[in-house]
Amino acid sequence: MKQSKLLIQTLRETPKDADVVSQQLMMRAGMIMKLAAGIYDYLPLAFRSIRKFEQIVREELEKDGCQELLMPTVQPAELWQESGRWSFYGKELLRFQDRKGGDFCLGPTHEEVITDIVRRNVRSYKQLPMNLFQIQGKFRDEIRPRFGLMRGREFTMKDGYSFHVDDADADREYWVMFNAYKRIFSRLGVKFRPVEADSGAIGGSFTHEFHVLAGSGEDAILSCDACDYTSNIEKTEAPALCAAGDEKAFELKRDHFCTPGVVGQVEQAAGMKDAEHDGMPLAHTSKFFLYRVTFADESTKLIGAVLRGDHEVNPVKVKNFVGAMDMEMMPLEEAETFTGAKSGFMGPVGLKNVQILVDRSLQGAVNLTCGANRTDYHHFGLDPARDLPGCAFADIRMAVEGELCPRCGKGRYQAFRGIEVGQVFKLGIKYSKSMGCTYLDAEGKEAPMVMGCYGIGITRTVAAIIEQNYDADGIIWPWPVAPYQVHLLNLDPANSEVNEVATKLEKALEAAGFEVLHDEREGLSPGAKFKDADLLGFPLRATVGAKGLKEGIVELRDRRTKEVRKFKPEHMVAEVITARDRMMLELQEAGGR
RNA sequence: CGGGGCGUGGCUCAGCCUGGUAGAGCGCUCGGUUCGGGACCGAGAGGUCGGAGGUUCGAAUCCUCUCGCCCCGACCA
Repeated sequence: MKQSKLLIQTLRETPKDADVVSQQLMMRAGMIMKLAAGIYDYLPLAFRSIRKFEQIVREELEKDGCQELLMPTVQPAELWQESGRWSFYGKELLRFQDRKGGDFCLGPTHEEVITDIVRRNVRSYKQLPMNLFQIQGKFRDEIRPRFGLMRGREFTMKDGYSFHVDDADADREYWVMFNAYKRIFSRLGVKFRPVEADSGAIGGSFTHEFHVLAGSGEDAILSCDACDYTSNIEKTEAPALCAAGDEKAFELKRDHFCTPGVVGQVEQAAGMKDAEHDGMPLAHTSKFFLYRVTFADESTKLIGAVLRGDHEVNPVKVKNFVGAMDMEMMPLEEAETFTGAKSGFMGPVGLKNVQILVDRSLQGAVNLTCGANRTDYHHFGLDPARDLPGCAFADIRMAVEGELCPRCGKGRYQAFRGIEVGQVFKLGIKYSKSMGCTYLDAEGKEAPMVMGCYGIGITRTVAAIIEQNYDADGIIWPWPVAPYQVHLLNLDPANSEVNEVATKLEKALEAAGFEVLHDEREGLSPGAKFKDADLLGFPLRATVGAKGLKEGIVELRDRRTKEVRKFKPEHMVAEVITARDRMMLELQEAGGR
């Protein structure tokens, strides 16, 4: 491909509204352009990488018998009403009407459509299991799109759905997909981790997310340094700690401490003074949060969460513990009216119609402080088991880096940041039951199919690859997804000898099966071409110039190591093959870790 | 949704406070000189100053409304 004909405009300066590396580099390299908030044009270079990644996904899924199909982007409301998600799904679902007034939406995911397809086409257990996938544009009207392709509103996703006769078979397929995903991300040459994650409100199911590790990742991950336990911090088990040692419990002293006008847990603790105390240690204080949860049957309930003063609440754990579908903090004004105290002085003692959850690190703790539900005052001497009748103890706090892993009891948690690029999820019969997707078993009995679903963010993964592979000069593409593999720089296109050698090399490399971008643009200084080549970041740069040819040599440079080899033009193909083989070997050895 | 910021040529920005013929650099076109890490000279093309309304003899500039984009927040109960 001749670069003079390629649709590309590289930018020397970083566009103003690009705030992460992948977005900055992709915009500067002329790969993407923003069309609207969270909506991008994919120009030829970006599209080549996207297609290469899609192809890797296809190949690995087809090895496991998955079938590719394509579903519509526009979906009728009827299907979503059947599954119950038309009313449940929030504003992320972009809804609109056609000219006849019929309700439609842009698909953010395709459980409803695939379930409809299968229920209309599959009747017998003999046709199961079946695993179907598509690679397609999705639309989610995100509250706040940001980070370029990493959190766009429109994006390309591989979404797969499997259908089974029973739980055991769905579980089997779950691990088949788990391993397929490991193969897929390994082939990219990126560092990634499968991570245990929160499965949301669909009880009893389990799920793994696949994260590409990168400092700019939106998700926090904790990984044990001794065992395999790796999880999203939303879900990471926190070790149970004893708060207060074995001191003797005294009675609850109401309104004992007075800290008028002081807000903030740390400041309040420091201000708790009496004859024996000049400030309380944080671990002897407690904090309190009020939530309103909503259950599947739309009933609601108030939850009060009690934690040690130096711990953070994990709302996902609270929500899951009570089995709620949805949860929100009680608005401040409402909470102040409800407890009768200003923010900072609310507490669990004496509240009616609230289910109290106490973090298990406070199990056995005594003599704590807590908000008195009277502005400016705190009780002293709280013993949760004694003073909060009917309370439940549970793990509802955030685990922290450096804590002992409760799974193996040996290792400590290490923190990573990750970009979620894939998820495998066991759905169960949520959709098949509500939408009547059933089969007849060997006895002629009808039963709902058990489903799994499996997603990979295609465009997000391409961005994540860049987040992990760049330097001060530009992108460093791993071989398997590079838009082109060799950037052939013709430094003197006006010189007929140079031009002849360069054109010959382009043809020879292409004949050997390589993808070559030939920079034969006239009137550009060599420096400008080198800068562009570094920015675009193809794995190999071949250079042909008058200066080199005088000595009978051309050059090949490794983008990542910057190592340069010089040799006669006729050796170019062999050198590229050698370099390619070396890179692919290194990639395999990296093994994805 | 709340708070803050920004909309001026393809990109980065100046001009606005204090109203008076719309600017710079990069990029683009043409000519010439250069030619191994973003060269130089000369000549050009390209802008409803986000949009609407208002104030004024006169608005990129002041006022009102509106649209778009970006950032922070929506965990110390």
